[in-house]
Amino acid sequence: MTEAHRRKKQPEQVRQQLLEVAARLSHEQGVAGITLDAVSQAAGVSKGGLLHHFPNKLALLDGLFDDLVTRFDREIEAAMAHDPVAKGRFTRAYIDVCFALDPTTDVPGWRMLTIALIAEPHLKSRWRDWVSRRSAEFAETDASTGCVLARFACDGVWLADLMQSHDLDAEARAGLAENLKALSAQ
Amino acid sequence: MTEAHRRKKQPEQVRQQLLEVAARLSHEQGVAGITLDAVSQAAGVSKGGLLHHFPNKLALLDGLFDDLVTRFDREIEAAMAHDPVAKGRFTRAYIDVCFALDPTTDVPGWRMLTIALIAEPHLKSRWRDWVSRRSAEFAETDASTGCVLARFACDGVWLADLMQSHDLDAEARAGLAENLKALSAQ
DNA sequence: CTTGACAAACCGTCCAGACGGTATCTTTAT
DNA sequence: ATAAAGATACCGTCTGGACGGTTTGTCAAG
Repeated sequence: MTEAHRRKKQPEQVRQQLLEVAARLSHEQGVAGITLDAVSQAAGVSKGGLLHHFPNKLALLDGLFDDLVTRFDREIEAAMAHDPVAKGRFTRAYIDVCFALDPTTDVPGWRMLTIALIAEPHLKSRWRDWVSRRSAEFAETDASTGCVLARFACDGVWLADLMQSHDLDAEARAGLAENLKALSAQ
Repeated sequence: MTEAHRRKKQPEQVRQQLLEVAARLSHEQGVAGITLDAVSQAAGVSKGGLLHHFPNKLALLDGLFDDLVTRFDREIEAAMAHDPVAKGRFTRAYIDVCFALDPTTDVPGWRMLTIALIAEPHLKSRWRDWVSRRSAEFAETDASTGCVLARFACDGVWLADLMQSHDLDAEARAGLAENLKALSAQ
């Protein structure tokens, strides 16, 4: 045994570090890069250490999910605070946050999670919960066809970013966002 | 050695069978179900036989991709043939084909491929090619913001189907499709 | 002195691909 | 027409490595 674990104990910090590294790894190495070995090693922790914080891999993904969704929620909240008009407010915030994602830096962090979202029934249902909670919460203001449509289009753009299938320059993106916001008002 | 390989040789048939089985397996067992062992066994072929037709796993995915995209193209072509109006014709066909997918039967076949599309750089670039070829081809008739928007919304709905995140009944889907088609005309 | 926070070695499984073989099909030379 | 000579289409086994998870041990803090 080395002396490595004589270092100061800082569980919360290590936990956070593990999540960050997991996100970064999925960014750099693709989905396959996110293995228990790789994550723990890159985080400067042993595999046992990782498994102490997250009892299995799914728990790690769950943590990642929580992290990103919480951040997403906070950004939406912040965007909504600036919007005086009630009708379509949530949708406009959704648009803003989605389009504010920098395709080269922010999106990769979501890539792995998206795949897990499609593949893992457990995460799938958690996302489903998020969607239904949100759409129930804003049923009064954001249930119009225009709003629903605008949000679907956002998802489409997001998918395009993930797949890098369309190259939209900044102007094109801004134009799209404007049009979507117009849709959210009708 | 058994007598198994004394059967009549029918390379094209076996190849097709392998692709079908691969699609079916990814449907039934999820993404993890699509292993060389599982596919070959379910197709009644040895692993060696599978690897004869597809030298590696990526090649198998490639074949699957070709298959599905070809089918997709054909359906779009067919839908376009019924549409007398040039402006937005491709987009309307795209809408029709996307919304015609039965979420419970057709979509699962795409699930695995979508994941591969996000994860595998090679397939990602192939899809990128498809998109850019198509959008160049129909730049005259389908480059308006409305059309682009409508197609992005289709992608969003498709993603929602994959994740089963929204439950849209038939009417809601039909309504969305109508609205999108209206967008494609402006 | 007990519990939480790690380390390090280890295990069982799964899986992609390699390999060496055999049977059937096709072409070519006679 | 036919037989030799490949070429193609498979079969079945083996292996090396990756990976998720377990176990056992060691400190440090409260």
